[in-house]
Amino acid sequence: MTIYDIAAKAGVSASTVSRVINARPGIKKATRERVERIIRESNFSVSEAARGLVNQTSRMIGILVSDIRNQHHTEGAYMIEQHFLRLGYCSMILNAGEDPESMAGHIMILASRRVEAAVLIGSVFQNALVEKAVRDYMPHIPVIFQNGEFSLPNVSSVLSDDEEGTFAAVRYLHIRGRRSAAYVSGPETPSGSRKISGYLRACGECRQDELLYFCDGTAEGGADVTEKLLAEHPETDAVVYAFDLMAVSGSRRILDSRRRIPDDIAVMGTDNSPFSSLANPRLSTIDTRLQELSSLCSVMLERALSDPSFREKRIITPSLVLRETT
Amino acid sequence: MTIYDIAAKAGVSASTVSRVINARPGIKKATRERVERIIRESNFSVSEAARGLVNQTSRMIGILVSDIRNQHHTEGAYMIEQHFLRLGYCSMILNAGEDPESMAGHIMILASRRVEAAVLIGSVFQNALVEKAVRDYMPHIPVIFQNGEFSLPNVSSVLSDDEEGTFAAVRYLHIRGRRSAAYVSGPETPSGSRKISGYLRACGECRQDELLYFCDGTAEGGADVTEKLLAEHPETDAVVYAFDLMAVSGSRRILDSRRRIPDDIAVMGTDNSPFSSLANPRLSTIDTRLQELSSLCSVMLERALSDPSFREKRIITPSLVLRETT
DNA sequence: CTGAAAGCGCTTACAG
DNA sequence: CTGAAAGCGCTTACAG
Repeated sequence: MTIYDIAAKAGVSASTVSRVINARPGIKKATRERVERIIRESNFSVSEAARGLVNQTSRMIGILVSDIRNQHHTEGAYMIEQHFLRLGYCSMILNAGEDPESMAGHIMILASRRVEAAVLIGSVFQNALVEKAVRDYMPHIPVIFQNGEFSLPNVSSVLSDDEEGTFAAVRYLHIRGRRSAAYVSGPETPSGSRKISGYLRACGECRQDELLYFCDGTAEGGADVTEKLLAEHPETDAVVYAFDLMAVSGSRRILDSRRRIPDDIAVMGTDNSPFSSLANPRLSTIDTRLQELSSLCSVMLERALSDPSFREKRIITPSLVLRETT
Repeated sequence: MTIYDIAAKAGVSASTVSRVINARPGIKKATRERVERIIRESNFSVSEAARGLVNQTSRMIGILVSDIRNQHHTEGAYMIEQHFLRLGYCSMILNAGEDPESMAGHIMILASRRVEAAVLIGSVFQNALVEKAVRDYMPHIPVIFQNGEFSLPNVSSVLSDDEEGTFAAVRYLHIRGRRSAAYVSGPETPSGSRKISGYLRACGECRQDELLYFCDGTAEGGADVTEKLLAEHPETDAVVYAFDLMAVSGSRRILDSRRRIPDDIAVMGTDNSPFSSLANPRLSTIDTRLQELSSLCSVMLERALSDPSFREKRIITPSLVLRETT
C-alpha cells in the first residue's frame, strides 16, 4: 500500500495525499477529511524510509552500548530513546561488544543507516579504532560520548569524574580511621584507569600502602579476588570496589570469612546501582550520578542536533552515599 | 556521497558500483578491485534506506519492551539483537511504556519503519488495543510474543508456565511443612494473573488459607506490603513473591522484624535474576528460565522469517532453585 | 486548492 | 563484462 493507492481511492493525486499526511496548509477541508478517513480505513502508514530518502533524513539515532544487559548502560539508552521518541526519532540500540574491531564495525552499521546522531555509552569506546571509524564514517553528525572523549569537532562528552570519586571514597575511609584500604578494579577501561588513579592518589596523600587488585568485573570475579586479598593482606580494613556488583559479592565473601562489616572491614562500591541499596548489609557506594549523566547526554544531543557547531565537555562529580557498610 | 560519485571516480557506471557492492559475479577483477579501493578510500557506505526501498526490505527487526531498564526484558532484546545482527538485521528496540494506547502507537511506529519482523517482550502487551494494532498494521510480518499470545495467524508465542511455577513453589513449601504461605503479586498483567492462579490452586490442593497481597512490583512496594502482611497475619511462615526484587526487599523487612529466614519464614522469589543469587541470604526462587525463553524467541523468529506460514506456541516450565531462604 | 513531473540513492532486468 | 533506463515510495517546487 502506497500513497498512490490512497490517492486512487480518494480520487485525488499523490501530491494531495502527501500534503494531508504532512499537514501542509492549503487543502480543502472536505478533501483533507476524505483522505484522512481513507488512510485510517486502509490502515495505511507512510514509509519512513522513502520519506527519509527524499528529505535526506532518517529520523534515527544510533546508540552504542557494549552490552544492553548491563544496567549501567541501559539508563542512558533509555533516557535518550524516550526523549527522542517524543521528537519523532527512533533509536537503534546496538550491542557493540567489547573489542575495538567490533565496535568500529558498529559505527559503520550506524553510518550506513544514516543515523542523524550517535551516542556512545561507556568509556570502552574510547580507543583508536572507534575514533577513526567516527572520524571516517560519521564526521558530520553530532556524537555524544558518555564517559569518554575524542578530539573530534563533532564529538561532545559527558564524563563522570571517576578519579575524584574514588579518591573521595578512599580519603573518607582514611578519615574514619581505616589505614589499609584496598582497591578492587574491574577490566582496564579508561574509566577504570581513572578510578585507579584516584585510589593511588589517595594512598599517596593518606600515606598508606597500595593494595590494588584486578578482576574481570563480574560478581564471581569480585568474590574470588576478595578472598585472595584477605589471604594475602589480612590487615585490610576497608575495600573499595570499581562496581557495586563486585562489592556485594565481595561483601558476602568477607562475611563468610567471619569478619564483620563494617567493624572489621568497611566496604564501598561504585555506581549507586539498584544492587547497592538492596544488598544486605546495605552498601555504601560512590554515586556516579548516572541519571544526571544520562539526562545531560540527552539534553546535549538535542542541542547538538539543532546547532551544528555545538561541542561541549561536561564533567559530573560523584558523591558518596553512606549506608551500612562503612 | 552516492554510488554515482564512486562511479565517476572509478570511471564506471553506477550499475557496476552496485554490482561490486553486492558481490555480484561477472565483474572484471581489475574493475572490481579499483571500485573497492575507491569505496574504501572515500569512506563510502551504501545507504540502507535507498537499498531497502528498491529491495522492499528494511533489514530491521522491531523489539518492543515496556521499559528497557528492566533486566527482565533486556535478556530477550539482547539475544535477538545479537542473533539478527549476524544475519544483517538491525534492531529497533523501543520502550513502549505501560499503557495500551502507547503500546499500540509503538506498533504503528514499527510498521511505518517497515520492520521485517517484530518481537513483543512481556505479557503486558497482551491486550485488545495491541492485538488490534498488530492485526491492522503488521498482519503480514512474523511476530514473536514472549510470554503472551494473540489469536493471529502471524503471531507465535513463547510462554513461561507461570501458573505451574508458582504452584510448584507453594506446594514445595507445603511439603516442607509450611502451612501459611502468603503470595505477594506485582501489577496485574496476564502473567501476574497466571502466577496468582497457581498460588490459589496450590492453596486449594494443600488445604491452606489464601493470603494474597498486591503491590506495584517495586522494591519499596514489596517491602511495604511485606510489613503489612506480617502485621495482619503473624502466622505467616512463608512468602512467595512475583519478582525477585520484591523478595529481596521483602526479606530485608522480615529480618528487620526480628524474624529469622528461613527458620521463621521461608521466602521465594521469581525469575532467578541476578538479584537472587547476590542477595543475603541467597534467595530461593522460581527460575522462569529467561535465557531459554529468549533464545527460543530468537530461533523461532529466524524460522518464521524464512517460512511465512510458520506459527508455533511453546511453553517452558519453570523450575525451582533452592538456596538459603527455604 | 490541486496535479504532473522530477528527483532522493539505490538495484536489476535488458541490451550490447 | 558493462551501461542506460526504469522504478522502489515518497516530497516538493512549479504550473495552473
